[in-house]
Amino acid sequence: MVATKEPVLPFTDALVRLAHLVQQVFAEVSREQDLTPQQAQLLCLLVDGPVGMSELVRTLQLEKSSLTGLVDRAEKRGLVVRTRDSRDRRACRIGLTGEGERAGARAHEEVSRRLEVLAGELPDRQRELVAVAIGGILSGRPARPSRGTALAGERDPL
Amino acid sequence: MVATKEPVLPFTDALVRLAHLVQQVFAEVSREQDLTPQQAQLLCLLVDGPVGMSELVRTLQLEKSSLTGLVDRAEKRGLVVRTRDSRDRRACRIGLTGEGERAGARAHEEVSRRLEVLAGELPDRQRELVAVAIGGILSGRPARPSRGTALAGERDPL
DNA sequence: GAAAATAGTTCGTTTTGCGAACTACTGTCA
DNA sequence: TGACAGTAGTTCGCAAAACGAACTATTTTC
Repeated sequence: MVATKEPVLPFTDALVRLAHLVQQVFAEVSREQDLTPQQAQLLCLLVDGPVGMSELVRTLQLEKSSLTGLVDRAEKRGLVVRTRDSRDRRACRIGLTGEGERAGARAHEEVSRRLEVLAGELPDRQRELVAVAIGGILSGRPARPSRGTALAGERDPL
Repeated sequence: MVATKEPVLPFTDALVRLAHLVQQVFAEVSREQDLTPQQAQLLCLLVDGPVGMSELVRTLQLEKSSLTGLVDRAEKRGLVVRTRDSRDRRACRIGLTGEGERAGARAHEEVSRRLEVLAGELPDRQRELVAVAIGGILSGRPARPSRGTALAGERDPL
């Protein structure tokens, strides 16, 4: 057993590189489907139903003026609709049109497909572990898979 | 929105979300340090010495005209210098100025720091797992973690 | 009911990114 | 050698993206 303390690619650098790669895949797919990456991202965020501008601002981390522009252009292209919120007449909800829905789904699918290809032969077990680890990072708290679930029985694969 | 039983995010979605998160960290840090994310990225790519435009185009996946613009602005800000290549008088190499080097290092450090924080208490073993898996994805070949950090030669030979 | 807060928009600016057309070199082969 | 094809970058015009400050319209709060 060699010491596994091999600093292959530092963890954080790996994350950065991965982000870069994913972004490129996203850009490539969007381009092919005649969407901008930002539009594709927006569409993907709306699949579960209409969302208010403020919430979008939070999840996209954009200035509200930037979002206005993004939504404007998406609306002009018929991908998205603004509906006035009935309870709060200042607010509005952004929802997908039929076309927007299709375009979003298509983009999401293709991105997933390509990432699958890139992940290649990464074994299922490792995929799951990675997904869980990422889940932990995303949720802002440590992944606790060891509390029984997925990671149990993981026999030192490294 | 209680953190109950999280239905593990599909692998590819996890990647996308992670990428998004990293990108936001990158944007945040760049902003604070008075750089654009693209400039920061550029600086980070130059830490190991000057690089030609063509190679940058390849790694950044930008059109050459876009890169020209990016380098122009970075040069105008004194972060970067163009030096004419002596062997090929068409080509030039982009190198960091002192300021560029400092700015790049600072940005890289801070991004890493924050990602570390986000990764929080993710156990070392999982970090390594993620790093190895990512390494595999990046290198376009299957990760062979059982081969013990065979990932060493992940650097693109080109 | 006036003042403060919130939800979005508008406006002007910079940055980013594209593609087509261009300049200037380098390499090829006849 | 010398035409000419290819390569390395730049220029130009354009659209999208992102910002911040100032604005409108509507709650909320006191």
